[in-house]
Amino acid sequence: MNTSQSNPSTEPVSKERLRLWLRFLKASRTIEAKLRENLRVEFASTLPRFDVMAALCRYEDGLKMSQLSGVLKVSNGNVTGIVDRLAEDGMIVRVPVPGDRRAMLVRMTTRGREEFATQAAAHETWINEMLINFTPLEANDLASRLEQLEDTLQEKAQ
Amino acid sequence: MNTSQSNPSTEPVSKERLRLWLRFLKASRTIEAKLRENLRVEFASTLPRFDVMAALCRYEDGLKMSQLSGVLKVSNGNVTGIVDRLAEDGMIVRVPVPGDRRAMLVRMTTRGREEFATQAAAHETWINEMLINFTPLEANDLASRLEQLEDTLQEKAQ
DNA sequence: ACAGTATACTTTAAGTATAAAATATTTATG
DNA sequence: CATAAATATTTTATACTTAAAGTATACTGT
Repeated sequence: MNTSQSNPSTEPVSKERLRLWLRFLKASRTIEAKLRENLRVEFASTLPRFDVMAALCRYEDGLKMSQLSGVLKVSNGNVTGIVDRLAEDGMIVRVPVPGDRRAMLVRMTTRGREEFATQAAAHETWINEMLINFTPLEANDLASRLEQLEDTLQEKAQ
Repeated sequence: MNTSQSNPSTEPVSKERLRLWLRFLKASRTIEAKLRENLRVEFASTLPRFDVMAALCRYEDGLKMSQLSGVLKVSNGNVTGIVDRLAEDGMIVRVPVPGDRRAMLVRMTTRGREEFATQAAAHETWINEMLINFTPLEANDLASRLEQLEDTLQEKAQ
């Protein structure tokens, strides 16, 4: 029974968590759609490409393909095509790993780094505008709460 | 300058909103990935199929293709394939609209309704387990905050 | 040394996503 | 009434996504 003060309805508590998830998903999709649109229009690029460049910029020495898919938490085969196209565009390079002919190291080019710096600045501006109604304090609180959620989700996973 | 009490750092406020977005996105993707996995394993289905069935169950009289893509906020052409496959599986039917030979009404079948009821119950359970650390009160508060965010995002888009 | 296994990556098949073009039909306008 | 414009949907091209299969290379125990 739901007789607690915070939930005086006869509805099961799961309904309120479901409502939270539906709002969460909707907000997430709205923001993501806007980011995709902006990347497409402003930079003729995509969110997956942006994510790959962001990851490679964090690891100056480059990442192996399997490390890259691990960092991005996407499937192995998926990364191949995205890296192919980024390499075609001169944003990144594939470098053979000395001593292991199976592996390839993927690294940003100078041109790729410059391009990503531009896109990342624009990206931050877009986010700032979309989340302008969150005060810095509120943003920090919610970010911490979500980090905590992420931790409990990861616990359950393994 | 950032001299306010809630943001004593020298970082621009946009960095805190960016951090919020990154946490938000990560949590959203983690939950979505788990839902997709569960739908795949338990029901040999997918999130887009689930979304279409959920929308059609809310509109008992059915929806036209363009209304369906409007409700789901996905592109027009996208819905065609998903509806094709759901129709093949006997979950939904396409019914011609009398008086407009361009349009088709898409409706759940009885079998589809039964199947969706099963899946929706499981879906609610999965969400409840993943968000178990949110009290009903906290869930409601956050859901309302996200609804407000959604409103401001829609305003800007108009 | 070599058979078996593990690792790194790519390819493939099926589904999902968008934008844009194509098709069919209806409505509006001169 | 004829034609233009609007509407409803599908088709096409391109990209992303996963799981699973395939290929090449490296490692391990005997």
